[in-house]
This record gives sequence, C-alpha cells and structure tokens, in this order.
Amino acid sequence: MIVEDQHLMRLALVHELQAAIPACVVHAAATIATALELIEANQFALILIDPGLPGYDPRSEMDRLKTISTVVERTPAAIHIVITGAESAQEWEEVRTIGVAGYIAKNSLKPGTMTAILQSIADHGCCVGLMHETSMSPEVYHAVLSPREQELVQWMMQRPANISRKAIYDQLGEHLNIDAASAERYYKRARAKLLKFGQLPESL
Amino acid sequence: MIVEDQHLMRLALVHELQAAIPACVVHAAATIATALELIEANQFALILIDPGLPGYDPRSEMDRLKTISTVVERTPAAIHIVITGAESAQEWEEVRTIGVAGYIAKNSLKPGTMTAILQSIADHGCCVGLMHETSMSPEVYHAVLSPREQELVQWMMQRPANISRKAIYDQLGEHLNIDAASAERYYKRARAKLLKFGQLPESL
DNA sequence: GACGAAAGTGACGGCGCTGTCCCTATTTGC
DNA sequence: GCAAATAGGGACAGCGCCGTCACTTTCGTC
Repeated sequence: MIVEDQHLMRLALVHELQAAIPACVVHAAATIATALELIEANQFALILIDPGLPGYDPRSEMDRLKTISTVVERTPAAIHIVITGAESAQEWEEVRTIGVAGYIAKNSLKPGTMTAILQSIADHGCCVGLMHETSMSPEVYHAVLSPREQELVQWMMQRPANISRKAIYDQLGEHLNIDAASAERYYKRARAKLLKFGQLPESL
Repeated sequence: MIVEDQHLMRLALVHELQAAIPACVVHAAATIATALELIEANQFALILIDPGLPGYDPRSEMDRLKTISTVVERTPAAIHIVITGAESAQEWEEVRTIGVAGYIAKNSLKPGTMTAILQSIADHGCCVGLMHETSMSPEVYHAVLSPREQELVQWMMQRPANISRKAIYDQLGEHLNIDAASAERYYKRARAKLLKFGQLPESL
C-alpha cells in the first residue's frame, strides 16, 4: 500500500513499486482516512507512507509521527517505509523505534532505486536514504524521442571531450545489455530526429 | 524548464509537460545553481519551479520567495508557474506581484491537468490550483494489467450498484473515444488476467 | 419459455518501441 | 595515404498495446 497525497508522486511510487516487484497488486491512498479504510479491508505486506498529508501540519513533528504510528500500529505484519520530502536523521531514529524499516528522502529516490531499497531491507532489516547533494547535471528531454533514444542522447551529452563516441557505445552496450552497434544506431536515429525537428543542441 | 529537486516528481512534471505541449524540449534542474546555469545558456518560454529546494529552509517564507524571484528576475520573457507542496493563498498573492502566472499545489496536480493549466493562463493570464480536499476513493493498481485495462477496472470498481455494466461501457466509450464494445472487451480481458493471476478483488 | 444482459474465449491488423543487420560517404588521426 | 572513427540512410522481426470483429454460454427476469 502507498499513502501519499500528491497525485503525481503517488503514481510514480506505484510505478517504482511495480518495477521492483513483478506482478504485484498496489493499493494507493491519498489521505489517512482512505488508508485506514484500506487497512481494514486488506492485509498488506509492504507499506510506503509519506507523513506530510493534508489535514496535518507538516511542520509539526508530532503530527508527522502520529500519522506514521497510526498506520504502523494497525498493520503489525507489514514492512513499513517512510518516504518523506522533509527528512531528518532525528526523525529516522524516532520512527525506527516504533518499527519502521526504511526511511527514504524523496530527494534521494531515483527511478529504479526501489529494488535496491527492498533488497537492503531484506538483507539488513533496514534502509536509510537521506538527501544526496550530488549537484545533478542538467537534464534535457525531447518529446520527439523514444525513451531509449532519450537515454542515449543523455549519455552522449555527458561525454567528456577526450572520450571517443565508440567508447560510449561500448559502455552503453554493457550497461543496457545490448550490442554496442545497436547503441550506435540509436544515437544516430535520435540525432536524425532532433535534426529533423530543429531541436539539435549545440553539444552534438 | 523545470526546477524541482525530487527526481520522481521532476520526471512526472516532464511527462505532464510533454503531454500538454507536443514536440517540445524540456530542460530540468534539481537545484537553483543548475537552474541558473540553464538560464544563462537558453531562452525559455515556460518555467515550472518548486520553491522547496535543498539548501534553503522550506519553512522560511523568505527563502521560498527568494528562490522564486531569483529565477523570475533573470527570465523576464518566460511564463512562470510555481508548483509547490506547501501552498498558501498568501504566498500566491506575493509571487503574483513579482510576475508569476500560475500557482499550483502538488496536491491538486493530477495527470493530464497541465493542458488545462496552460489554457487557463493563455486565456486569463493566470491559473491557481490550491488543495482539493476531495477525499479520493482508494486506488488499486495491478502490475499485470496494461494501462487501458487498468483504467477500465478502476472505472468498473467505482460503479454504483444500480448502474448496469453496459452503461459504464457506454460512458467509457464516449470518454475514451472508443467503441463501447471495445471497452467491454477490455474489461473482460482485464478480468481474465486478474483471475488467471489470482488477483481478483471481491468487488467484481 | 424467450429475451437481453453479462461472462468467457479466440482472433486480427495497426502501430510504436526495441534490437539487430547491412550498406555508403565523409572526416579524423596516425 | 590508410585505417579508424563518425555521419547518414534503409530494412527487418519480435513484442506489447490498442482497437475492432465474431462466436458461445450462462444467468436473471419478464
């Protein structure tokens, strides 16, 4: 079950969870009230919860903890992971004592990370992901490109000047489990598309 | 350009924007520093910005406004929309005076809403979306279903007892621009899949 | 008993994304 | 100059999703 008030984030969490756990059933609630309804009707194995729900003051540590403990108390059989936009090491210590297994900052939650989180909980019993201040490089998204093409372009734009494109193709081939030649083909198709639509960045 | 620190939300916003504006190019930044880099290198027509960035205190109204005004001042040609997780009517009044056209709560931002937001700004010059306390009904997502099938199941589960399924098929056909008969087949295929995987909810 | 609503099954063409294979110019570097 | 890297194009099969069409059976109700 996922308890998260922001529609888009809830959707994203559903997808992350489905990507991490094949053939699973995910229930989602936007409010505590809805979550409690679901808890009474179902047995959940895993619960993601964001303590910043409407109706409660997200600045109040008490409200946040109450939200979490309310859910945790009623689902003793489930594994609980807190997904928060305003994380603090202290809060993690507190929720840990009431039985929460994971504490993840929304900041540090990237696409595909869910698998690692669940694995970590399975191995060590808990998982913490506080904020990464990694000063991300800028991202560019072109609507005319398919996801694969988009990914190829992203990689290629980050290529240091002294590395040959061929080397990138090899890296990508290994990373995506495809032929380096196919990676080359993708990049070329992507480039052709961008050229066609006049969206070609200078960094080519 | 999108300025948003949470990876998943940033991704979701990119998709929303691409869905609303065909064949567009979207740049995304996770920090103010990255955003300012992008501003110096590009001319943007539309900027979505979340004031709750790392390095600033999201509780401090001053930090939030500074984040916004920093970006707005340097991009006078762009339309600015604030996307915030902690909205307040007062903050909207303040950012409005410095030239922000839209103020949308993450709470009220649903998949597909971006088109309406942009349309509203085009028509009236501004758009406000504060929190909807609509006490959403619970959602269920089955990984084995395709998006269409998922949607059909969702609709069917919300069916009041006194409405025939046939009526739902008609509604759906109209809503999705497909044959009511096709909607029927989708539902049946979805049901067959759930049955096969033992994931059939009682509400069938 | 007849009729319609609902359930269950099978099949088809179209489309886009993916991954592969092949062929040809042009440029770059040694 | 020659070889490797780069740029550009065309074609193909596989797969999943989408939308459509057709057929059978069961159930409830009038």
